[in-house]
Amino acid sequence: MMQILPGFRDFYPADVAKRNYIFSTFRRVARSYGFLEVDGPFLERADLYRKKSGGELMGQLYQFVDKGGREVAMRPEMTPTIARMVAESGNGYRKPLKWFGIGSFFRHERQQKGRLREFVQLNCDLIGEASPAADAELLALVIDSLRAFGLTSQDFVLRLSDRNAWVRFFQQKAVVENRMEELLQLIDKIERQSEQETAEKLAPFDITLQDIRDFIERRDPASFSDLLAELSARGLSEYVEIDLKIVRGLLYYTGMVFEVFDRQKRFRAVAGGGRYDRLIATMSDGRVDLPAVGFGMGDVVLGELIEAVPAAEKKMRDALAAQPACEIYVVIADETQRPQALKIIQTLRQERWNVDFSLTPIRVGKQFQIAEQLQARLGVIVGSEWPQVKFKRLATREEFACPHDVLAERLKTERAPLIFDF
RNA sequence: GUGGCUGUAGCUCAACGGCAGAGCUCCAGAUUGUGGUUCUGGAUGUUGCGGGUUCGAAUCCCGUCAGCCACCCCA
Repeated sequence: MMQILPGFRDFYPADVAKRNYIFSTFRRVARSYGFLEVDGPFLERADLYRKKSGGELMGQLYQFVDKGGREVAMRPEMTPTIARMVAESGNGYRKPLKWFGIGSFFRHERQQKGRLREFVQLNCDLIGEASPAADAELLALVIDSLRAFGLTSQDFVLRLSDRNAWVRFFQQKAVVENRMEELLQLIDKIERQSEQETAEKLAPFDITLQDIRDFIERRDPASFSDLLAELSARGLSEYVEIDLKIVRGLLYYTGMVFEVFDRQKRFRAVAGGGRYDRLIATMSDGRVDLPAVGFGMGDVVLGELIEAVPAAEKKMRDALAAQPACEIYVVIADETQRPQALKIIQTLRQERWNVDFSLTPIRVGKQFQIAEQLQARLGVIVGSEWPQVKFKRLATREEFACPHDVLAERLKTERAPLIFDF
């Protein structure tokens, strides 16, 4: 049997329903923050990622030479595309830009739970505003996106950090500019590497492990006061913790950085992002110079987290149940009336009901059984009493009759309230 | 890319050297216009794939592919 490529997924109906739930929730929240949806190509010139994304990501690039001899790559993340788009046409838009996108990304790495080779990401970028107010707006969007799934501060935490705090710290320690990135990567690994190894690597800089630990412990309040005040005013303080151990691997980050984790640390990072004030200038060779801050949130870990939190799982189930594949099942009780039934089905579909029926003659009891299985809310019975038809609330078994030509009008009052806005 | 664990029906699993099974799901029926329960019957497998050991392999061994876990890194 031909099998799917490792790290790629098929989406059966239930999987697509869940994915759509996640997408539509993303869209709803991003729009509520005034963000506009954008998208870019799946394939980019490989140079786009060589230029700034940095080391580890390069090894994970799906890249090949196209028929025109160009080195191309499947996009591993959204930010370089956004930066390229802004570098190209950003001058024509009022600042700040608030853009978001939802799309697939590709990384060729060994797959595990929460990490696949194709994944879907919500990406939000706020471009053209350097103040902490912009950082706060973006972090609030991250937090509210997760809250929209029914997740609370019991379930997740945003670990906030700032590369500039480290840069200032290392400058005090007389570290030269071109060794800075090396030290930042060392901080990034501090939890995973042995103390001895870290200490040895710090020694040449005349910095001790204790110096680093003290600085992490101090949490450098000055770096975060404006941002935290903004979040506090929004009532979101409980979702944020300062954690200077977060540095992130990508080379283009310049200031504030963060990652979101589940509180119990059962999963990988749910979301991550930060400030990239120089990337757009680099992309445009200095023509467009805009500060920017953005984040990505993947569907894989988020999905796992939702299913691990009962309240969030229930919220998703309820939302999906509010969107039945079939709202009205038309029961054809008398086969000679099938043409009339088809006419009614057509009318109801025009009225934007989800309508299903049996394509072949089957007995009435079976038709009701199928209506049940499809979780239809209403049955419409077309039979020998034509031009009268009947409709039935399947949950309560209440049955009503009316002339066929007023059915569509009559059913308007039978619509379920919209619980979830897709 | 390196190491460890695991691959049995669509799904969850049992059988662990001697006839490949159960639950759920799916399909059909229980006398021709009204249901979720119940009952009856049915379908589905080269036991991931290839080789080896053995009278005999789902079971033991080797390889391979895939999944999970760790490293690496992140969504």
